[in-house]
Amino acid sequence: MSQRKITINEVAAAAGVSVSTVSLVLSGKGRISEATCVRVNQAIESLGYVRNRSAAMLRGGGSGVVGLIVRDVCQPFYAEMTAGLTEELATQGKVLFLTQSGARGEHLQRCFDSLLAQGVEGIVLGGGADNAGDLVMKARDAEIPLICASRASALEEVDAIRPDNAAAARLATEYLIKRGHRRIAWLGGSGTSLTRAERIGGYCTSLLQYGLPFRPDWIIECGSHQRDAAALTSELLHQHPAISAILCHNASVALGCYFGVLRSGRTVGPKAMDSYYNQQTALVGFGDVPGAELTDPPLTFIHSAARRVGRQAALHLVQRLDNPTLAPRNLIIPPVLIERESA
Amino acid sequence: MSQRKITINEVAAAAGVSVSTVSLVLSGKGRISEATCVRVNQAIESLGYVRNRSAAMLRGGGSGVVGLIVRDVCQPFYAEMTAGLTEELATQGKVLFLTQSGARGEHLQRCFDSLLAQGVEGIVLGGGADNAGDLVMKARDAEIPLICASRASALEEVDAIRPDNAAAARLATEYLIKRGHRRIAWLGGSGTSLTRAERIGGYCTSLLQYGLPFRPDWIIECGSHQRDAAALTSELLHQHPAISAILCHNASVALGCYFGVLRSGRTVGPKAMDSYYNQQTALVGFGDVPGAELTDPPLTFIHSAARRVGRQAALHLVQRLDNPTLAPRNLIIPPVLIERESA
DNA sequence: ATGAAAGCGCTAACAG
DNA sequence: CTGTTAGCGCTTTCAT
Repeated sequence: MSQRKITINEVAAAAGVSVSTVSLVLSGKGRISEATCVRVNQAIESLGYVRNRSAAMLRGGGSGVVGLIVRDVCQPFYAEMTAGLTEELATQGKVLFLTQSGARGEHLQRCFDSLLAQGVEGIVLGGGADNAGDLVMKARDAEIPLICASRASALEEVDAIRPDNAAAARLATEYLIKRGHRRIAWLGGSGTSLTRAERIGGYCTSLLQYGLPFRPDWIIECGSHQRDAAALTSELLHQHPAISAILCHNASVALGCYFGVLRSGRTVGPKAMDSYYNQQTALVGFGDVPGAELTDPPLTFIHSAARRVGRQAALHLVQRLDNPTLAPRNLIIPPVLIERESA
Repeated sequence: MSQRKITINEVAAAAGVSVSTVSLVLSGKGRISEATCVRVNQAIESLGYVRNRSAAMLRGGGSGVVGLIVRDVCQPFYAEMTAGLTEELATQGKVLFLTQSGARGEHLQRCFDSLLAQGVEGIVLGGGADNAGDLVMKARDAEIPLICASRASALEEVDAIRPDNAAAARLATEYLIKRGHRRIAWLGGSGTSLTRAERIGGYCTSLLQYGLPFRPDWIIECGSHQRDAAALTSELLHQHPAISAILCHNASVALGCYFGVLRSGRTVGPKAMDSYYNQQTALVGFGDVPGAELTDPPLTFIHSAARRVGRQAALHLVQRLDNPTLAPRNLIIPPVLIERESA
């Protein structure tokens, strides 16, 4: 059916113009007359020509390609972020290289180098940016923008887009306080998690702001195992029966916590203002994917807007591409409260 | 620090050889003497040279790039599949373009074309392959392999890797039958889902194979809303109290079902052989992500090995690249039973 | 407003 | 075993 490979030359011939004219039409740069423009486009259409980006970029045009490095696309936050990035990039006429640096970021350098070799116009670093200082230099050398789009703060002197973890926790905490809670505990996350640290900072801020005491023993470290979360919840409620609300660091913890509450002979839900003895325990969780509706009653939770982080990263990168001399900026994406029935 | 852009020429000069020698060393093709090889590599190292794939592919070398089209990377199966694909591709020295065709596959053509323009060596189609017949032709024209890696059967005459949905359902059903269940219901999925159809086929097969009746009214359609799943479960158990086990089409349904069982005054767990009256209801779910441990007791479930699907797709594609004339093959990835405590 | 021509960095013959 | 050379398809001055 179609020829082996249609080149710009054949298009030019078919349209009765020269290659440069076709090129100009393609990139919309030169001032080409309406008529020629139409003729060329017709030729392109009828021949089924597809422009060879490699050749284009070799000669100097942009490659239209952006690289992404994440540890593993399956991590909910990064999956969501990747989706947003890909979507937005597509509307900008660009495509995305996906690379995975591995669970502990062990392939970070390899990923970076292969992206460089592919001639990407820019690189988005999603998480695993710990020992990535040299990437910043490499990127500068290669003169391509590097931007971070991760869950928590990262590199210095680099554009960064990330969710506002502190604000997320403040949002959750204030929400609870305003609904009458004065004893709010924190469950979940590991002590080494930066995201968690930022969130707990926000939680602490709101507590103090409203004159509530900050009780370190109400902050429970816990892996993402339902069983553990449930057990720790029971224990917590047993030791501190006055606790009326719990913030849960992620969805699985929230679920475990939910069971822990039930197992303690309480129910999950908003504070019952009239009851003297507090049977009802409120739960608010943090989450990366929208629409998770894990329990019954469904959980009120704070959504980190990961997809928006991705979108913004794309937008930001495009800006950077246009104007490489801009000062590094930090863009913080506000959290979204999904109000349901658990608090 | 480093030069603007190191080319093969500079490497050649530094190593005191010609460009072609360098090129040969790079691709490991020609028979270059050990000594020169080392010299060249040293030069590459010290100059920080990175090979320009665009130029390479323009001239004829492979681009080392593979394209992927999924509807949305966030769908658990496809996220997992993408991760596997990316991993395996990386070990093969290739990289991946990620494109999203949108919730209803509306950008399918656009994705395909942009991948083509980027000069990919092959394309993996993950889901949304419904009205994709013309892609097969386009791919043939462009002489690049197209392979499907999706949740259920898809295109004809195309290499395909997918999970064995029927086997998954048989595995689950037999597992239950062997543990004494004779009345097994099915909950979840939409009537238009091919994956579901394949699974229900397997469920049916096992039922008949063991001489158990196939009861259409024990097969309940249900969206992925916990609430609905819970309500439908209660109703089902109310109308057919003899049902002792339920297969759940996905994780959210399983969770809803779990609550439905509890709400019906039963508990979740394996069949209690000695009790006359069947209080305990067994649950087995189907899932794409490993390690989901949603309830307490944790759910026994059938894992679709999505990551393996991705890995195999990569391997398969590489094979295809080496030998384009192979007959189309269907590769079916067996499910994995994750035994926990709900059945 | 359009065309001619000079490469971008690399690979693949073909010579030596 | 290694060097020379001719492009791959495209963009981009510089003329016209």
